[in-house]
Amino acid sequence: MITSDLEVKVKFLHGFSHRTRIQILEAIKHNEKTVSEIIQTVNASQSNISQHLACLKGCGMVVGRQEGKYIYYSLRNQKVRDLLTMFDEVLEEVEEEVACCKKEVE
Amino acid sequence: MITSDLEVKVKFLHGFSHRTRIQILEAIKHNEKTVSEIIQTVNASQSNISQHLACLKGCGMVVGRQEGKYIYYSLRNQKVRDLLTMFDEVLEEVEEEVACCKKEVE
DNA sequence: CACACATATTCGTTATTGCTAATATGATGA
DNA sequence: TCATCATATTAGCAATAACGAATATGTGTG
Repeated sequence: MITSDLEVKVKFLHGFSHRTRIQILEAIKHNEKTVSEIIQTVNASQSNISQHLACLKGCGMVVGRQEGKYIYYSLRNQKVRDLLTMFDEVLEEVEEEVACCKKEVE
Repeated sequence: MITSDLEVKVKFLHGFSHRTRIQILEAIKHNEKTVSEIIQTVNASQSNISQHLACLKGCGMVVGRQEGKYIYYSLRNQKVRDLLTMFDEVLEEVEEEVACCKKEVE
């Protein structure tokens, strides 16, 4: 039961491993956005956002649909949305200790 | 409500961004283990595992408790465990598309 | 205290990832 | 078809992260 291959998991989770990608996911958490809108929201270069979107798409986290000259991106499904919500919940409880890697001193 | 700071989230999620760290989390998902046991399970060098454990600790994902000359590591709390379970659930649904970043060709 | 064992830390090197700039593709509409 | 706008891709350089080897710290025991 539920024993997904490690490699797949690694690839999937890679989607969460960059500030900009997390911002993109947050940006489209509740409603789809065009690339242009994402660029504005996240405030990064077109090329940069496009590359991160490619990554997120490859990770299976987001999907894009074309409509006219725009491409709308959104989370792949409700589970991914739940996952994002869960992060927030866990963080509520952990926030303090999160100093991450190197130097958790003060 | 539930609006954890982006920086904190980035740091926390960084914990999931490496194969070895994911393996460690899986290894201690259901019961605590000593560093030595983790080293054997994951099959990496002592130094390497120790560094990743420091990272995971800094990310707020795991905690360690000393008992005699051993240190037992375990997931910080039930929420983190739920998160890991959720990953598996999401992966069940996404598995196929997950080719991640660069080249989702075959 | 000296020794053995468990774990942590540091340092220098290598590998991976991200970024920018330039260019390419693809769709729309005059 | 040509011009324009939206997005994707490539290439080369810059920034980060990971690793192994060596060393340090800490704990129990004779």
